[in-house]
Amino acid sequence: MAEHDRGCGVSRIPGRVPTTPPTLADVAELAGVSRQTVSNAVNNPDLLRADTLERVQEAIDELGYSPNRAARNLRTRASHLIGLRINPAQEGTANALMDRFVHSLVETSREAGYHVLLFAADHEDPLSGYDDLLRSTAVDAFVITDTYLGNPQAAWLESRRAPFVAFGRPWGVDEPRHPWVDVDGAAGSELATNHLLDRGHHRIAWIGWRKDSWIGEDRRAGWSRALRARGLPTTGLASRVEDTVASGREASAVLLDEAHPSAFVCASDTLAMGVLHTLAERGLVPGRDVAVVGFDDSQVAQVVPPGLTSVRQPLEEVAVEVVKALEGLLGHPPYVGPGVLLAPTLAIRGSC
Amino acid sequence: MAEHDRGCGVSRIPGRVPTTPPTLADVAELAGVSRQTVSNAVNNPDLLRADTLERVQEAIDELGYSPNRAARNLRTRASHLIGLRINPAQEGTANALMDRFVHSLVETSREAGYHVLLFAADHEDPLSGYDDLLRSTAVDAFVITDTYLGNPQAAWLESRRAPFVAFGRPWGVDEPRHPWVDVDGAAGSELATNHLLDRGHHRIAWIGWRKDSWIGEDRRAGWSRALRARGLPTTGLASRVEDTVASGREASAVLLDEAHPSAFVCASDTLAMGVLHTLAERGLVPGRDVAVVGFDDSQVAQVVPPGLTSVRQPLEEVAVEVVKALEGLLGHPPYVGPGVLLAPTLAIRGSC
DNA sequence: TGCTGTCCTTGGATCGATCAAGTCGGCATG
DNA sequence: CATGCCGACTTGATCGATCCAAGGACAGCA
Repeated sequence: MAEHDRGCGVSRIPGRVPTTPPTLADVAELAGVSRQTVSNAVNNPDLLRADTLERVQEAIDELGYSPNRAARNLRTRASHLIGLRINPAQEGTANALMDRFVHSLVETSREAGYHVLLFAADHEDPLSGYDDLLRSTAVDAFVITDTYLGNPQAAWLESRRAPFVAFGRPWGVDEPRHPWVDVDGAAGSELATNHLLDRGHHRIAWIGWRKDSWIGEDRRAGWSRALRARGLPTTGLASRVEDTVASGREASAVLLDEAHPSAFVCASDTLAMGVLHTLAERGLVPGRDVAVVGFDDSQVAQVVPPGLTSVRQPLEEVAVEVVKALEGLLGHPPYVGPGVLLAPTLAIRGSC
Repeated sequence: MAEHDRGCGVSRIPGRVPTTPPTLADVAELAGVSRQTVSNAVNNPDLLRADTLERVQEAIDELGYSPNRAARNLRTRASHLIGLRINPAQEGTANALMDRFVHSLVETSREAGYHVLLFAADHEDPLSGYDDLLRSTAVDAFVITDTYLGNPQAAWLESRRAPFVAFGRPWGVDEPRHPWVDVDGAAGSELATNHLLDRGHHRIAWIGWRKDSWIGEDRRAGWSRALRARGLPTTGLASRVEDTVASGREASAVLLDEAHPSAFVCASDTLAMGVLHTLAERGLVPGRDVAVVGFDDSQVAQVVPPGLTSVRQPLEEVAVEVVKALEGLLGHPPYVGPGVLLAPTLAIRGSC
């Protein structure tokens, strides 16, 4: 015999540092069963008789056994890792969306037995990171988060038949073959606009993103829909700019001078902060003199005085749906469900 | 022969979906060399003659070969993954420190050939996540980030002889046996206080954390050191509270009434935002009537009107040092260097 | 001719788990 | 009584890269 004479085991010799973690074979020997039976005890407990299962379980506990991931991955051709690319940090914006989403995703995927692997975007070739991880079978699937402007990753991953789920609709694509989860941006700004209308505002301005941004146009549609539903005009009340504080500041200054709105709805908290800058410069008090609503419910919105009302994306739900879609995608047989569109809520604070 | 008749290769049959990724043996066959030589080409290129290396490289490129991670991990007993636990998101604070750090860490560790694996803290047992990953040999090392209040993870990981690097000093420990990287908090608030002193302020208040926070006391020491260096008193000018916006608001209100400071230095941006709340309520303008300095240079500090001056931690450098320490730790033989203390800078904005 | 060293090949064994096929006793069925 | 089937478990092969030991081919040098 003497298959293993290397003194394995964590708790065999108390006080001594383990040389090697215990293996399945060690557990099998201790429990007096075969390796396969231990494997089944871990992965298909219902195949064992109750008393055998208990005996194996005791051996597992005694040795502190935990299956070696590399070995399992090699055999099953799966890593139980999900790749998530994080984009270069954008300083000077209120964009903390990812942070909350990453948290939710990590926690949700843990419950499904997955871990999240982060990787950075290569500056020259945005696809190299994906390619690398895919070919070396380091991850089972990807979650992609930036689907604005007809994201190249999605098309590329599709052509490679790489499993992935998108947080964000495949804008401009007729028949997406991949699962996606998104939040209804139009519903969000409609919610915000209606809230302002209910509080008596009539002239509500919009500050959004450039016209080539699908997301921006979607959010804008909610604003105009709400106004038109009450027979109110929208002309002259909208501005489309870059997503920076400075742009929001300038746009709001111009709108205040030319269109005299009593409230602003913005496509992002970053733009809304720009509005707050203009108000501060003019000695106007947000919420009293002019109402402001942002989008994304960032930390900034939560802590800035007097509190910025903001459309909140249900990122916890998004994560749940993303993981569900991943499980479908990686199941046998793979299942691709329809896209999921979730409704945002409104976090109401002092700015309106 | 017919060792492999499964039709491997990505680009062998253009247009067809690859069944299995190419293996080392496939590359060897195509290049007309042995497996060992291909392995050497990948891992020890200097062992090969230049022309052979080139031939192998061509074969690798043609097949799109990338070593199977699981197989490599199994054999070498290393995963090239670094575990990073992310803490539950704190809403309502300006705490975006982690976000920036994670970015830096991911990018830096990629250059060193590592990826970052995220995992969540179990709510009941904060150590279970570590234990799990460690025993299943899923990660090579950990980076731990919260060393306040004599962190239990550090002691636990040390006792398990698990390799890890701490972002944060091992407060209250005489001889740490693990590498650490930290930012000099006292130097940060001293920098902030001196900046205010140079601008003519004499009565500078401090709002910090509870006394049992090592980090809080460290940062506070910089403030008192700066004042004492100019012979100015500190009594009655300091307040120690929880790290919330509400606490900062209350503390600043009390201090304004009782001690009449012309400036505030805070242990965090969250507390500084509390001060801004108080100022807004009283119609005071930050930067003109009262100066405020925060700590961490969060997104909030960057976008709030009129801009919050804040102590900025050099997180990019921290990440570089952390990865350096990791490489030492995982090298042969392992090398544990001394702790690294980095100096923060001051991001000056409109609030002072 | 013999010796040394470089560069590469050969044929294994190995890491630790899982898969596919097979063994064995017991029970039911025709 | 032979046959088939089922549950519970065992056995040998396998995933793909790396490590190891031994050895062959060839060039340069003495």
